[in-house]
Order: sequence, then structure tokens, then C-alpha cells
Amino acid sequence: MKSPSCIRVFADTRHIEHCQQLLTAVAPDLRALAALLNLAGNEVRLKILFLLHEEQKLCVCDIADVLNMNVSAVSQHLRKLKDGGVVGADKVGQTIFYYLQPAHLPLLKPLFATIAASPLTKLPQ
Amino acid sequence: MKSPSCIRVFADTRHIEHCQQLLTAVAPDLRALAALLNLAGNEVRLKILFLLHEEQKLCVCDIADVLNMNVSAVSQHLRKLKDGGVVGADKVGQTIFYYLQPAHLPLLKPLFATIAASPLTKLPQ
DNA sequence: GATTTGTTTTAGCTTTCACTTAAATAAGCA
DNA sequence: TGCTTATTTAAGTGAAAGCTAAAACAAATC
Repeated sequence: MKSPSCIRVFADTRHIEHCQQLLTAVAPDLRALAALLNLAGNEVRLKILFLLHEEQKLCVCDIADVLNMNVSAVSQHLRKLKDGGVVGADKVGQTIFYYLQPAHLPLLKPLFATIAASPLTKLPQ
Repeated sequence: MKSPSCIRVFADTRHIEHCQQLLTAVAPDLRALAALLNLAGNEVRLKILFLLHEEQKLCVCDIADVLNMNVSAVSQHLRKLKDGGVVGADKVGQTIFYYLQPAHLPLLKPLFATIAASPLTKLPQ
């Protein structure tokens, strides 16, 4: 009845099991959160999300220009973000505008809040 | 005077440059945030952070037991978290207890807030 | 001082990531 | 219809991630 890998003196089986239950209770939520953070945890993608947050909507071409990056590379990042449900896409003619999916704003906003610049607070006076 | 990679009709050089300035202003912050999210954006590490958040402090062995993982694998994750400044370590005898670095709590708390279970709200009634 | 215990480190391996280049769609426009 | 433009997709590549297994450390204990 003791823990499988650790036989230290103070191993507290009850404690371990308590933690395991805690974790299994929220496992799906944790998994989803990790997936989202994994998307945001890339400098390029975080920049994209930040830009969309500031500018409401942008096309691949705009973003590539701003980031000074290959259009194809940006497109591949956007696909990941879209697959993850973080951004949505609006096609207007041949141009596709991307925007932040409102559902994820409650999670993203506090992240960007930690960043110094809000567009209104940092404009040249 | 037009953008380097994109020559579409509606390319707005001013807009592009505005975005670039916006981005360079917060680039260091974004980089730091991305690094942190990258650490948290791994299911195992997010579980570790969540556990530390709930339990205050745990040793490698505890975590390995809870996650049912190799001690070495957990140790390597903890090193990343420590290198990133997200967790701290307290050595007591031969046991090393890890804890969340308070400096990062303001950022982590809102993340965990999105997760259903606070230990107090989900205990069996 | 030798052994056990908790932990880290190293090396090797497999998988995933992010980018580049080139080709493929698809929607205007001549 | 053919050409341009905005974008995606596919294939290939180098680098990084994450795990396992084995070795190395360091603090007790015998």
C-alpha cells in the first residue's frame, strides 16, 4: 500500500492520493489550458495574439509585414491558432482577416494586462 | 515606401509601422511572457504548477508519485521551471521542496481561476 | 567509512517544432 | 480566359523538446 517509486520515510500515501484525486478532477481543464498556453507560449504567436488584441483584425499579409516574416510561416502559425480555437477567420474577397475568438478573451486579457503598453496609455503625448 | 513583402491594394504602410512600433515597445515584456507561457504550456509542467499551487510545497518524489512518472523526468521539468524563475527550491536535509515563486502568482492565479476546482469548492460535500 | 536515500546530471533516442522553398487554391481583374 | 494577388498546403531540414536508463552527488544512517 505504499507509493510505487518512492519509499522515503515521510512518504504520505494519503497525501499522494489526495493530490491524484485533485488532479484527475481537473485533468480535462488542465489539458485544455495547457494546449492554449502552449499556443501562446511561442514568441511569434504571442506577438500575433497581441497584435490582434490591439488591432481587432489583421490579414496574414499585414502580420507578415509587421513581424518581418515569411507569409507562409505566419500562415502556419495562424492555422495552429485557428485549430486551437484561439482565433477566427473572416474571408472578404481574397483577403482573410483574423481576429481573436471572444471566448478566449477572459483568459488572454489578464495576460496582456501584465504587459506595460495598452495602446491608450503609451501613445506619444 | 511600400511594405517589403506585400503589395496588395490596401496595404497601409502607416498602419504597418504603427503596429511595429507598438510591438517593439513591448517586445521585452512579450518575450518574457512567452517564455513563461511556454513553461506553463506543457501538460506535465502545468500539472506540477497546479499541484504546487494547491499544496504549497512538494518534493520531486511526491510529484513523481502523483503524476506516476519517472523521478528523473520530473526533475528535469522542475529544473526548467526553476531556471525560468517560476518555482523555488528549499533544501531540508536530503529532501528538496519546491514551491511557486510568489512573484509569478499574479499571473498564474488567473489561469488557475479558469479551472473549475478550487480545493475548497470541490471537496465531497 | 560504507551504504542507503533523495535528487540531479548526462547521454542517447524519438518526436515535435518552426522555418524555407516550391507548388497548389482561389478570388478578383484584364 | 488568362494573369495577378492573397493565402494555404506540402515536402524537406535543422534544432529543440521530452523521455528512458545509467551514472553522479550529497546528505543521512549504519
